[in-house]
Amino acid sequence: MASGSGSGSLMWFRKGLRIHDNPALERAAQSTKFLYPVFIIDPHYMEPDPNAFSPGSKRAGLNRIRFLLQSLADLDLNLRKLGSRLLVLKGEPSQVLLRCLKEWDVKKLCFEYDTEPYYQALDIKVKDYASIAGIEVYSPVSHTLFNPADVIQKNGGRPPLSYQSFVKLAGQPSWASSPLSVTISSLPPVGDVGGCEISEVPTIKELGYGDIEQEWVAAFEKPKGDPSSFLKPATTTLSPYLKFGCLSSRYFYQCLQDVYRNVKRHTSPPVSLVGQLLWRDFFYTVAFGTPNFDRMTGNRICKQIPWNDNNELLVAWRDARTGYPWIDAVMIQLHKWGWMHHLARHSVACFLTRGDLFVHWEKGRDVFERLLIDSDWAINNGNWLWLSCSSFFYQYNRIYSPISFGKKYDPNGDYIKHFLPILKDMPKEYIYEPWTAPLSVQMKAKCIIGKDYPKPVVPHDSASKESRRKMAEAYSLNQKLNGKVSEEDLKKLRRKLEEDSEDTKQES
DNA sequence: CCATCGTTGACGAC
DNA sequence: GTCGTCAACGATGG
Repeated sequence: MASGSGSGSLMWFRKGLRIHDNPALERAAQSTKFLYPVFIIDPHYMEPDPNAFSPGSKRAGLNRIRFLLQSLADLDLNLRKLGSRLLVLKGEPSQVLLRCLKEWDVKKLCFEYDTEPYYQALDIKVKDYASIAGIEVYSPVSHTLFNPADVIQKNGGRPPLSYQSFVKLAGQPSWASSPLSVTISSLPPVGDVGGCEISEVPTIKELGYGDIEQEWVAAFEKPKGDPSSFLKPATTTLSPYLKFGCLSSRYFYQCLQDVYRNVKRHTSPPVSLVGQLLWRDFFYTVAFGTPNFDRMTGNRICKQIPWNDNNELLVAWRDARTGYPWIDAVMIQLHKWGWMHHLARHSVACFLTRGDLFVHWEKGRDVFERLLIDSDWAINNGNWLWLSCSSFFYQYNRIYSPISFGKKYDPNGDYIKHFLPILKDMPKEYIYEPWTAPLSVQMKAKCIIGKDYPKPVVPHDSASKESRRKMAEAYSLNQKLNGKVSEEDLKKLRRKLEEDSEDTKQES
């Protein structure tokens, strides 16, 4: 097929899985005979990996894969209502897309701009090919309220590093005064697909998750009884829809503004719902403007801290065997639901890193990235930087207690009993610290600590004290070296910290 | 240089 | 429930 002279458009869906407020789709549908709406399934992301620590693919847990498939099915349905459909293809995305562009009659390629490094690299390849082939490319920013590049430019080339300065800099969204285009009445027909293999949106079974899926359906439990606020989500739970762009953050923003206009008393940023959208944009902006944002090394906004590499502690945390019921219950909710309350996430992230275990935040980030339905590259990394006091937030003396924090919200421990049924008969005075229960109580509750449920992996009092000390040392080293801490400097500090702790042991 | 402030810590005194 | 204390950080803005 002659390139560049074609009469069709290709709409490439990645995030932005929606038909409302979708400028790329709108442009793709304009003055064209044919429209090819494409989604490419990357096997690395979707196909079963038997070696992974939880059911799912190499990169994503089953809960998120399921959510993505449901979103795709919904998108397909909406496209069909408009006289089109979703063309699902499988393979390495850039290869598959280039093949489509070569084989099909395409003169215009449209896709939503994406600030993540993965897509930045992918999109360069695709744009390079398109420019050689004479294919017009339209790639608008529509995933966030603001264009991160604009905000960075306004700040002289560096992203703002505090929420407040971000908000001041960002101002009002450029589209705030005019209504967004949220309806499409019809779409052009799909053109000839030639030899490219097209499939329907697969079911989770078709991807090879048949057995697990049966288990999931059989085990599905709707929250019931007298749930604490952690069981019955006290938040909107819209995060996964925003992550995949099933819901436009801009449209959501406009809807919220409408509500605020009609309601006298309402909350305000940063704690209001609009505030949450602004936080999302803040993290997208910093992430886009910070090289190596997802690593400690080579990340200019990240404190260099001598985290340990203790796999046993990491696995105990990951697999909900820390011996702290509150921490373990949250981690079980993560495995089962792929979602936890925001503050529950804080609590377990602090525990793994600067609070108790002193394990590298990148390790915890990996676990969340895999298991959360709503895991979003910029926001997940931003929050791990935050909670580990590596960036944005630096008050490392403020440590969440694995005992008191949950108790404050749920004194009876209903949340723990729900996710850790082994503790369901433990009296409430011991439910957050079952190792302190007298043996007779443990026997009566049919839960012997150390046998039926683990003892604490570390004692919180001394472990958190030790962590504070390490953080103070690391901070002072960062200050002394003006942030330029080398691998070697960290090694030395690790040695020093070990020696110091040996001394303390000998003294006591 | 300095003052202010930061979405969400724990604990104890009142 | 609201305060101060703990110990004291860094980004920002003057």
